[in-house]
Amino acid sequence: MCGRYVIASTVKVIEKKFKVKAAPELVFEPNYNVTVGNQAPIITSENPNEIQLAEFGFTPDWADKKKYILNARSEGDHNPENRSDYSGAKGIFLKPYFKKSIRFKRCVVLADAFIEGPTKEKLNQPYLVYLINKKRPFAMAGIYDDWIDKSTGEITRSFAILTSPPNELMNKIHHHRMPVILNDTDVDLYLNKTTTQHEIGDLLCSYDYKLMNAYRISPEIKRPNLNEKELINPIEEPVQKEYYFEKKQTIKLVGMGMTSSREQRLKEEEEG
DNA sequence: CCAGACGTTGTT
DNA sequence: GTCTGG
DNA sequence: CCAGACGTTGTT
DNA sequence: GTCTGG
Repeated sequence: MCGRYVIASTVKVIEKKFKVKAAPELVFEPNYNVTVGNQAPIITSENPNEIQLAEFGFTPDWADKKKYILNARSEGDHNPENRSDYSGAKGIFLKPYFKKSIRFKRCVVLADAFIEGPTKEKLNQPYLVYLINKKRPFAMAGIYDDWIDKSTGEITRSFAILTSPPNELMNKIHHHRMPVILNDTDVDLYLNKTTTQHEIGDLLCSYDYKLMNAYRISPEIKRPNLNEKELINPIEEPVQKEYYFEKKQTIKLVGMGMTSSREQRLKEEEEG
């Protein structure tokens, strides 16, 4: 599951990257350990030009109490084996829990990285998973809804992150789901109310592993009350060789190495 | 009909 | 709110 | 968030 | 009382 992630980019950086404006009086601190119940920035299909805060952990509007659902399978009940080559219909449109939101209340969840552990060890052996070439923040496909607490009248806007089958990188860290990551043009399509169900379905697939990498971090991340920068310091080398994409789409293989030296090497590549 | 479930990841 | 199972 | 577990030795 | 999982 994708129940932890990082969003530490400033409001300014998000505004520039996604060509949006923060909602009035929006304030949030860098969070290197976003967990269920936290407020985090999203952009909604209702208001695709605005950064808003919402609570991580989805509750549909009809629920009698909060549900805190973190993820929604894009294939729904299809592909129960989590096969990476699944290419059929996206069953999320059929699920009572999600059908209204996937049609009318889509959002993108802004992240700099996400955190995932092996199926067995889970967060006892966590990895930070990120996009290479400093591509951050990026957008994860999500759904949201507004839930009213009948006893207090309080309204909570909450969201869940859509998941897809694993790519080669996820297999390497022994996890069999991953969040749906959208590139910039797909974000616009995903948040556009006029995009058809079929077109939305086509966007919900696993991101190219060659554009990603991951490294081990400390299991300190398990503590939901900690969220400082040091939590995502690498404790091992990245798990795969990096394919560094230049602007002209030529691929260069960049060798393994600890983060500092790897970034140094990337810098050298960029400089010629 | 109508009470009860509706979800995830990973299995009790 | 909408679907399922008994 | 909040319900449920929180342990051992020895394994299903 | 505190941690974990969903």
